[in-house]
Parts: sequence; C-alpha cells; structure tokens
Amino acid sequence: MSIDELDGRLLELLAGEPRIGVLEASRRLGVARGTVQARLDRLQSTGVIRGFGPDVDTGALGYPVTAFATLEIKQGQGADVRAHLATVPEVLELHTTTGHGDMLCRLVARSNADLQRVIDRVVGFDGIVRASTAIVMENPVPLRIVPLVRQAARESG
Amino acid sequence: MSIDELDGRLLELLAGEPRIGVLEASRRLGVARGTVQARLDRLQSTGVIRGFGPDVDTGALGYPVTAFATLEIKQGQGADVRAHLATVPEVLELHTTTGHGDMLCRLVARSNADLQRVIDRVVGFDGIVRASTAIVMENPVPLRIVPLVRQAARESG
DNA sequence: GGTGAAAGGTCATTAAG
DNA sequence: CTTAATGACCTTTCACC
Repeated sequence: MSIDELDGRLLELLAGEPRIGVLEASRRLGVARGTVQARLDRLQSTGVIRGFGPDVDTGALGYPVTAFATLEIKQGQGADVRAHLATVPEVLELHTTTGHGDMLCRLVARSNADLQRVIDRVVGFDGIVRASTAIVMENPVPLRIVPLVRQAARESG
Repeated sequence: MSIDELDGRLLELLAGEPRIGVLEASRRLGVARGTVQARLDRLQSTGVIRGFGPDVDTGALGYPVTAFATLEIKQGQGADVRAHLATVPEVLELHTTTGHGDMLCRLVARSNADLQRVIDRVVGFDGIVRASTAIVMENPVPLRIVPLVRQAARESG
C-alpha cells in the first residue's frame, strides 16, 4: 500500500514516543481522534504496522557481541539448514540470498570467545559447506524506519 | 544485566501480544500488578527493553526488495562514509565490521530495478572503494528474540 | 460525548535473600 | 537489613460504544 503525509507523521510520532495513546496523538497531529484511530487500524490491517513488540537490546541481555555469518550450502540441503538454524537461539535472523553465499544470518554471543561456540554450533551441520563471519564493531546507523517512512509519505502526497 | 524466569515470561508475553496491558499481564503471569509494573520499569531502565516502537513492514510500505551490501572503505574515510549513508533513507541499518568488507548495510528498494538506483546512490561516494551486494530472496527466520530471552532467563534462574 | 476500564502512583504489610 | 512482592486505595487518562 502507500501512505499519505498524515500516515507518515503518525508513524514518525509513534516511532519517537511509542507509548502515547490515540488521544494524545490526535492532539499532536491536530486531527480528530477518530481519524487517528482509523489510520492506525488501516495501517495495522494492511500490514504496514506489524505490531508493537518490545525492542530488546541483546547487549543489555548479556549478549554484547553481534556478527553476521555468510553460509554456503550444499545443493538441496536448504530446508534442513533452515530448520537447524532455527533451533539456535543466538541466530536472530536468517535470510537466503543471491551472491557468493547462499544464506546470511545475524548472530549474537556473550563474548568473542562465546562467539566461537555459537559459530561451531551453527556450522556444525552437514549441509553447510563454508561460513565466513564478520564481527560487528560499531553500529553507526541502528535499525531505523523514519527516513524511509518520510520518503514514502512524500512520494505519495 | 541478567533476567530471571519471570522477566523472561514477561518479555515472551509482550513479544507475543504486545498490546496487553500491565493488568492483563499480571493475570496471565499469576503475580501482582505492581510486580509486573516494577519488572517492566526495571527492564526499561536497564535498557533491556529499548521501547515499543511500531514494527514497520517495509514491504507493505512499498519497498519489497531487501539487500545486504558489503562495503570496502578507503582508509580514514570511515566517518564521511557513515555520514553519507545516514542520509540515504533506504539504508535501514549500518554496521562496521571486521573481515573482508569494512561495513555492512541493509538496504531496501521498490524493485530490483530500483535497487540499482539505491546502490548507485550508496556507492556514489568517494570514500567507497568496492561494494558487493546480496539480494534477499527468503527470510526463513525473521528477526526474533524470544528464543534468546528464554535461554538468558534459564541460564540465570 | 459519556462511561466503564485500565494505567500509574502511593502506602503498609509481609516474605525472603 | 535490604530488597522485593503483595493487595489496597486513589486519581487521571484513555479506549470503546
């Protein structure tokens, strides 16, 4: 779907202050509360807003090390590898990709030493031919959606 | 910090049904409302819970293509490159890493053709020597934290 | 717009480390 | 002794009809 400028401002507001209610949002946006409620309902039913799950900081949880692993998979073993990786709690997300590797996954670990254990567990599986790991040092741009939302709203307004 | 079993169950509950209130959560967990409130406050003040921002589906927003780009940077140009990438709305996150590349960023685009435009904009900057891009086909494991939270809670209980 | 229901705060009491 | 949980009460605020 496409969003208009009001949707964009609403999303931006929610991203900045997630716990404000519909009423407060309507005040800030200068529209009726029914309008905000209708927009919110539509954004959720169209899937633009998936939900309002808690953003958990894995570092604060005791897993300060993040890494990305590129995996090369044996032909026809994709499904097995996916199932294997899904059982590893330290695998936060997994993508299948084009390019040199076949899969890319985001890992966390308790320390650099612990990362070795995680990688061993990840690659200790028959279908995985090779793995190359990049350890994250800094995160200059944390996951963000506001600039994109702004652009999407601008382009449809 | 470390979380106990109750924190773990609370996080799991919030991840599954983010819009339940403190009162409902206290019922489900079988503890007093004040306890849930105290735990929530602590999880937020210690940074385990960063916030409750809306999870925006970039696909539903009109950007169904996701890619990861590995960038190689000229010595000493890191700060400039970071600043440059921060101005591109389609750059959803950026990490500096060890390994063959120097940076890894997550991109989205309106189509495969549009991805070319995004990549041109990303790499059209003096400090970037080389870029290799992997287009995401499937996402068998979407970003998740519940299994990790479960493990963290188990290990401290 | 009105109303029933929570959130959020405070308190004294009790339990547990 | 310190920290945490509990249930009670209160006021404000919001969500829903």
